[in-house]
Amino acid sequence: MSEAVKPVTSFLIEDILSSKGSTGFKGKLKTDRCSQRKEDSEQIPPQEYENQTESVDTSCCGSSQLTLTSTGKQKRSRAAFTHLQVLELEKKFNHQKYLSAPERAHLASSLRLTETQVKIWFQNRRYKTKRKQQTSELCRDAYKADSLGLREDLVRSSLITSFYKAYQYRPYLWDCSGSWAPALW
DNA sequence: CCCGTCAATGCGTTAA
DNA sequence: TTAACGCATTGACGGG
Repeated sequence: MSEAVKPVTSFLIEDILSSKGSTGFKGKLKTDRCSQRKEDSEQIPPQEYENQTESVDTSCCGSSQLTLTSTGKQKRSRAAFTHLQVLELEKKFNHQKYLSAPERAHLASSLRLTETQVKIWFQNRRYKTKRKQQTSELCRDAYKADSLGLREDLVRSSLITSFYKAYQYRPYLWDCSGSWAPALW
């Protein structure tokens, strides 16, 4: 069912929230080394995850480890962060969309995650935010077109065409928090 | 079983 | 050259 709420660090939380630094820096943050591009995942220290017990969920940090199935095929595992981890990440994200290396390291250690995991989480989060924003803008445009009296079927077809091109693999973009989206289809 | 979600991966780009 | 970025995609997992 729900992820086992693993005892994630509750310490250092205050530090995390009060951390200052490069607030919302929009450009690339050139910082000291920490992870290498391709080797990002491989370099992640196995550490304690190695001896995880079966009662512990995959959220026990450690990025995708490759486990061997019975057939000998490699299987990628996906970590599921705990509620607390996500909560703290979200809190931080609300304050700043980009983290400097020291901030990332700090956050990672306080949440018992790897720096790579924090980095990727922020990357995915930014991307997600952007997609949602684009979606809502499209929703507005649709409303506009509708209020201009454009024929619904024409609006629908043009919207679907352009939208589908852009988001053909991402149906989850359709949470326009309005009722029109499903109706459009 | 299908589908949505999301961490992780891959690739191209950018900046220092 | 390196590290981080954006974006697209993959693959595991859970819910309906």
